[in-house]
Amino acid sequence: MSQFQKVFDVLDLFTEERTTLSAEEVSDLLAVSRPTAFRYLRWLTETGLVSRLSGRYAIGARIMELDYRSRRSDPLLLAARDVMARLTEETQCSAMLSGVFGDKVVNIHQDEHRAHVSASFGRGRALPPFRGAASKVVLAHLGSARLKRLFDDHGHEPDVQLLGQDWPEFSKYFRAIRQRGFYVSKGEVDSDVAGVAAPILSAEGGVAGALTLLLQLPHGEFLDTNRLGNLVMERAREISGRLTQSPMPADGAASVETAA
Amino acid sequence: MSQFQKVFDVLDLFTEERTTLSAEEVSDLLAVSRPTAFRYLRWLTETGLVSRLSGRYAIGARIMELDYRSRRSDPLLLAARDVMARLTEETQCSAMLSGVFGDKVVNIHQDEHRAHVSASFGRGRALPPFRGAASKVVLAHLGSARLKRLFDDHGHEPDVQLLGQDWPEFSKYFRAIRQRGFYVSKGEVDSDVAGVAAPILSAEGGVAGALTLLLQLPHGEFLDTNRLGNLVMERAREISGRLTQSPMPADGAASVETAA
DNA sequence: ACTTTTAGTATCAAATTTCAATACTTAATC
DNA sequence: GATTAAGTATTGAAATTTGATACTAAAAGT
Repeated sequence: MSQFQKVFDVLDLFTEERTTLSAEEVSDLLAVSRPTAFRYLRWLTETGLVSRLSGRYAIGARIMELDYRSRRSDPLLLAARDVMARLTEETQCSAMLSGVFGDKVVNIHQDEHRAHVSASFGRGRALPPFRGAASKVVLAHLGSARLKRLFDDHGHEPDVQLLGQDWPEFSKYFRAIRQRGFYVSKGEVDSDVAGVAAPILSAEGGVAGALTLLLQLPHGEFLDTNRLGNLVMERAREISGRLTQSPMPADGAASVETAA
Repeated sequence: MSQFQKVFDVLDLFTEERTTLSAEEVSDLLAVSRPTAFRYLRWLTETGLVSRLSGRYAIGARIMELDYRSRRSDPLLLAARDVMARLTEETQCSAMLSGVFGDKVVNIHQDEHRAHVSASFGRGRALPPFRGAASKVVLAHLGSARLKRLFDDHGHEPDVQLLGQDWPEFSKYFRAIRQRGFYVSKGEVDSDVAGVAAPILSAEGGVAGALTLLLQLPHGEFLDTNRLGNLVMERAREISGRLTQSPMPADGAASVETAA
């Protein structure tokens, strides 16, 4: 494992329950010597990734800055933003944009109509891989080789068992979604939220992400999901189009790949 | 310089003008050999900090995830959020929360009233150090030792010359702001935006950040900035109070420190 | 005033990584 | 089938990191 990875691992020690750390905790949790823990924290502090609050360390401002930059340059986000604003206007609902990074589906942007639908979404949130409209629509368009590999790796998990006991059943489940072109979930991620999602495709034909309309339940129960589904599909296609004829040179968005 | 720093430097090569990079470009820009460029990119890809798009590399999803976590755990943000929502409600204006990290003032959160005031703000944006209400209010409360050091380092810059030709004048400028307790800027950062800012103080007496009310010009011209100033000061004090009696154990927010 | 803790740094030789040069795979493009 | 582009494997030499120990400086008890 590279030095870099080791140092970076410190950042994963910060959780919602433990928002600050002492050098001793780092030393214990990573099983390194005390001087090394201080060294790692010093390096991280020098790059701004963590900040020091008199003996305790917290996530620093550098992350925010990098996120700011990525927000202003992400091709998918740039292609989608206007379309999403229009969609929330048309439907009076919130919309969510997700991206595919390796096998992960991550929330990229949320356009909220008035009040928040739910706090549990939001940019940067990794969605549960086998639950919710966005994830399912992405999986349905992954291509069977990658889908098979996912099934082999996660087939035993309860979430996956719900969709299909074996590979043929599992595969059939997603083929149906792909053929319909959109998917409607109810309470799969948050119990009081329904989602209507359609895939965003890249130039090469792979899935770049998903566009999801979020409906507050029980109000959402009474909406015509078929019409909404077609609308979301239409808007997602529009985004795909913009993404393909990317205005920036050498920035064509191909299928995105990240290490497992 | 540590290995870690060197690898992390790759991320700074991504700019708004150059949102993707090839391994060759990295190799050239950092003056390292080709294999090293690939190694660095591989390490960054493994941690998810960059993602690969068929031969070109872009900022990855990991940043978003880390930002998500920091958003849910930042003591300053947690203390301020509700107060800010109330403030935008009261004033029908947008509010901005900034944090101090070392000598940098960075935007942490923005609570928008209806339409956006301006796209140029936003979480993660580093504010110009000597311009705008937030920065000035922070500088005014830094303590004269740190302020002196800043003047020594940046005294020759045009932005600084505007505030005072020499140290006594410069110092006096900020003393006046500190005594008034808030500051009103007009078009200092964005030509069509005015700001009314007050400091947020930490338990130890240092500045933790600033609360700023953003007014769209020319409409903002006609508002009573004195009344607004007192209101913002009041709300900022409220946030300072919450921050001090931090609900989490071992998470007292002291003056934040980062390397230069 | 005097210990004791806590946070952090300095030194150093041993162990581990990284480095660049070169050669080698692929896979796509011509 | 040749050529280019993206990326990996192999090397020993060079640089960095590591942990043990010792040290400083400041705060907190007593």
